[in-house]
Amino acid sequence: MTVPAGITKRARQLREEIERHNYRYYVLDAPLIPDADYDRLFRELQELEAQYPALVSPDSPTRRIGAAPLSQFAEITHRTPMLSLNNAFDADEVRAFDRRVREALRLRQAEYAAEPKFDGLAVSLTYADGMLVQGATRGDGYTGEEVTANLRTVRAIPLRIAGRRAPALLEVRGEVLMLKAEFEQLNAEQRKRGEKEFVNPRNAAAGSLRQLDPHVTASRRLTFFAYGVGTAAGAPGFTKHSELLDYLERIRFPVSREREVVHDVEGMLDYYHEIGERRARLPYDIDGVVYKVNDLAAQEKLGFVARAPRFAVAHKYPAEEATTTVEAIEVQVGRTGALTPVARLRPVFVGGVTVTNATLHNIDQVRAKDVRVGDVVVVRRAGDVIPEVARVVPEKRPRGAREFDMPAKCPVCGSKVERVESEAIHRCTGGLHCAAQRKQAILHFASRRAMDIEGLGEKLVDQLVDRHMVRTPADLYRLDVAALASLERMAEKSAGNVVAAIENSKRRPLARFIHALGIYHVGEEVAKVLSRHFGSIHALMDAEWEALIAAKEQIQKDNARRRIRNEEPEEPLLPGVGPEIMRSIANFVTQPHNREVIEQLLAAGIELERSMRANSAPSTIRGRTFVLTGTLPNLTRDEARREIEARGGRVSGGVSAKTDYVVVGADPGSKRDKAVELGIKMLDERGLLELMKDSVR
DNA sequence: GATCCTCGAGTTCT
DNA sequence: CTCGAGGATC
Repeated sequence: MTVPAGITKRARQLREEIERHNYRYYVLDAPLIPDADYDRLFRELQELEAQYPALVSPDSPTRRIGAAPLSQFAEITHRTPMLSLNNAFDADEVRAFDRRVREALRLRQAEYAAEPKFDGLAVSLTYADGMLVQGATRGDGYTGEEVTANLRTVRAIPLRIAGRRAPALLEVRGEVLMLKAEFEQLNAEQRKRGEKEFVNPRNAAAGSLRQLDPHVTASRRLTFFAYGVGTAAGAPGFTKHSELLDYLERIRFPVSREREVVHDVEGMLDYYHEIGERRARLPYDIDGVVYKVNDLAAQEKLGFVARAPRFAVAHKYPAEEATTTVEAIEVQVGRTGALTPVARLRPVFVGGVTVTNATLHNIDQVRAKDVRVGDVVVVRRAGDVIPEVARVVPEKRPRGAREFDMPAKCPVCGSKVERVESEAIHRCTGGLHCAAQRKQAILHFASRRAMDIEGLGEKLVDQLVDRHMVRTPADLYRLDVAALASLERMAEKSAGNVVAAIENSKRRPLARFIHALGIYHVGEEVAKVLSRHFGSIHALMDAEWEALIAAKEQIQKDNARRRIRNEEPEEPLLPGVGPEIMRSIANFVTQPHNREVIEQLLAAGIELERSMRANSAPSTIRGRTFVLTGTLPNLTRDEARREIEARGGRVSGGVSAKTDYVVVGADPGSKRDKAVELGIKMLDERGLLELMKDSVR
């Protein structure tokens, strides 16, 4: 059916008008027309589109809702990682940050863009030729969940970028949150319906965004504030962060009106106090303020350390505190037998959640804070997450309250408890005879970052171990549906899911398997190093550890000598793995019991893949060998090495025919000449960063 | 031997 | 998130 020209025109008018009102209402908070009039416009457009389906376009406001529910979210890799910020908790730390920035930039004064730190969920919105094509959660910073349909329902988020010349690609970064007033209203409704209330706006926003059915998200009235840009192409260039924010505002993204540009530390601290005073009256929750070096070229120069930019810091407001009483101090047993004292508290609402437990870490901490059963204590959430006992209120101590002591015997298995002289931690000596340690070992084996067996949780493992159905990880692979279905809270269906998940876990990268074994001191990183070096589980099991320790020591000595002579050091053997860790591995692999479990696992059909990352995108770095020479402008040699290795590349000491790239910095050594001689590709730092951009970590 | 950094282990609540 | 320990470096 052809659409009459007049109708097409009217539909376009309606869309523009509706989006204009959305903008007035959701972004500027200054509506022009009553809600009833808005509804009338919206209904008219809906009717036109129903009558002439050819009119429907993805940027129509009626399309904000309407996508069908999903069964699960897809995983998205961010083009530019969404990193976290370092925190400052007091003025001194802010001063230290400013000093580091000025020293690195050689400036007497640095300018900062200051803005509130929203307490919501970080998301990334991708616009292609001006159209919103994808929205994703931050996730772990490198990969997040695709929640496009849900983000489309957020009225403050433009479906299309305003203005004539939209960039070819623009990733807008910002925070999705729920206004305090909306939160109160939502909870009132939940209460009326007899449904569970949300504890705070952040959780309500998170819960709403992770709805598989976008209709639910649409009913929750979320809002959004933009604070930055990830990858961009064809966007105007800016020299300052504040200009970038002004641009985002101009193309109709909501940007915090509280933002300011300050010119020194005193300006930062004034801003912090000013926002702090107004915090309670702001329509949304914040947990601090953020300062970013305003000059974008300076930002680039400062670069990154590990997972956080060096050019920005979050200045946090003190955590909310509350008082409660310690009802008991109990002792938990971890995977390695570590005994951890935990304070059981009279439930208290603090920092947006009800807290009933708080770890006391170890006996030294208990003594330092002098926490006793019956004490009145001040509790807060460290970094607004993990509950901790801040201090005791000594005046309120009941008479006769006794000092806490670690038990002499393990509360789970009754074995002797030991504390290695000079170490802070008490340990149960029961090893795998201790049910607690066995349970934790199995949970660790199945955990997401190890063998990733979904559905094998604490409750299930408790039952499996208590009923002697599972003693070692190898026993998991002998479970069948009938056996599992005999357990509590386990019907045929979920039993089937667990069996399938166990079956699914049979193919895993070698590094994950090594990590899953739970060798003391061997976590994810060390497991990767071992996997890369040995390449097979049997090579690891049969290694000559004392010889390796000696060889490593020799290389280190040689390298120390080479450094003094300004020569290139040799590639270190098993970097990050020293004698302690090697002895721990040797100890593990020589125990007949452990060898037997590994053989049983292999016999059960576990296949170990050598690659670090299964199904990862092809990479320009993976499998290539790099040599670094000279000083790079931003990355230290170590950082460059780590970044390359994180992407599956290798960094070696000397140039040879096997070298793929030589990364050349300032004042390069003889290695550049060698590279020229052998005709090996050379890169500067920028070139290396380009390669990394196209390469999955 | 001191010092900085990274990794591992343990922890909370939804 | 925090603490403690091991590793790397000077």
